[in-house]
Amino acid sequence: MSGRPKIFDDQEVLNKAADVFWRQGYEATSTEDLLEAMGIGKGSFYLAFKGGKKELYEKALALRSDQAMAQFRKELDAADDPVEYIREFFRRIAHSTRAKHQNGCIFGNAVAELSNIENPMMKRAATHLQGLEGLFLDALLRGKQEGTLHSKMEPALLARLLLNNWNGLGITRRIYPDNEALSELIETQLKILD
Amino acid sequence: MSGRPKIFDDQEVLNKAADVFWRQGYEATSTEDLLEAMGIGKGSFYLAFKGGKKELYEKALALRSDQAMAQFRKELDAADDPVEYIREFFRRIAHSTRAKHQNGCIFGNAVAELSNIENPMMKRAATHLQGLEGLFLDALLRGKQEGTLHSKMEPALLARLLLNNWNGLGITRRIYPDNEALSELIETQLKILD
DNA sequence: TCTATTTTGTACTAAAAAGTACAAAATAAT
DNA sequence: ATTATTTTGTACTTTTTAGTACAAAATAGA
Repeated sequence: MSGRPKIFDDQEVLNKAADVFWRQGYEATSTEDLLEAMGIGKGSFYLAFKGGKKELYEKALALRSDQAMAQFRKELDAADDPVEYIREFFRRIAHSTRAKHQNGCIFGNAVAELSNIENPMMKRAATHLQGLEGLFLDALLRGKQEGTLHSKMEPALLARLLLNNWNGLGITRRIYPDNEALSELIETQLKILD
Repeated sequence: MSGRPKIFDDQEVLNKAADVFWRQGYEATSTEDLLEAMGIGKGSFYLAFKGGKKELYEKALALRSDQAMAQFRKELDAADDPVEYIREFFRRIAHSTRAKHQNGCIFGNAVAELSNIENPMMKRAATHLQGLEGLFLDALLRGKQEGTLHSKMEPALLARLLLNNWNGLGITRRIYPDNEALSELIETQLKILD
């Protein structure tokens, strides 16, 4: 318990790596790119992440997933109307920068880019999206209970629909990185919640 | 006008290359992979495609786009009810093999994987999806004219929604490669056409 | 059959990327 | 101060991949 002190924080560099992966995807990103973005050298990198790029990607995805899930859960719990919170969640997309639109959804990108479902990296991304669907469902059930969700549709099916809309937006916003157009699209989609 | 005869047909090898790209994505595919799938050597390859992998990908996407657009257009023109044709188009997804589900949509994959919109490869994929949206719109307008589309919604907006559903399905079917589940999802989405 | 032309296959070169080895640096504890 | 421990930076090795060079092969036409 001593030794030369680390010049970086794991969580911090994981976040920086996640940004690069988000922008460029997994395969298009070289370890060189990552080292530069993280601001550390090979020695430190391979000592901290023996699995190299793969391990980094997996951990970066895991971190982002945890962060996103925790935030959603927290905001949902704090919301007066869970259904309205879902609406806000989607509306946020139409308040993004062009750069964010170009990046799409980091998990959707992972699912699209990685080829086989057995791949742990892909699995993590898929699991996150299923988790998001689960949060949608929680919100809908609470809405039903509290009377703010009036739709006759099966909540589980509704949640699946929302997930698909989300997945679609990750692609569509890249093709049409325009907040006006996206807003119109999103508002229309949200009518299934009425 | 003579010389040693080519042992391959451009269109054919482009189709074979497209399959590989579809399965593995652009970056994850090496020229080696492509040569093997196409069944030709480096000499022939670089003579026919001086731009290497990039040129191949662009041409493979272009070919698949032309094929898909032509088929859609042809079947749409032959359809009695254009709106019902759109339904069939989506329903086909739920009659796929697991392998196809895993591949998703080759154009959606391209949009998700490639990072910048200025990239000619990405542009081609984006243009295709916009073209698909255009075909949806044509079908909807004809349906409106002929009285089979009863929705009050703006056809252009409806077309955009359909595109987003399509884009979403390209991701969702990879996460849930299950025809039953997909069918339920798709049937529900199609209610916007009623 | 000879020539011009084009394609093919392979051997080679070049470049890029990943990963390892290891000495030096920086600390805590003795 | 000395030692044990851990991290750092760099130089080096290995592997992978892309791309080129070029002689041999296969044709059409003269």
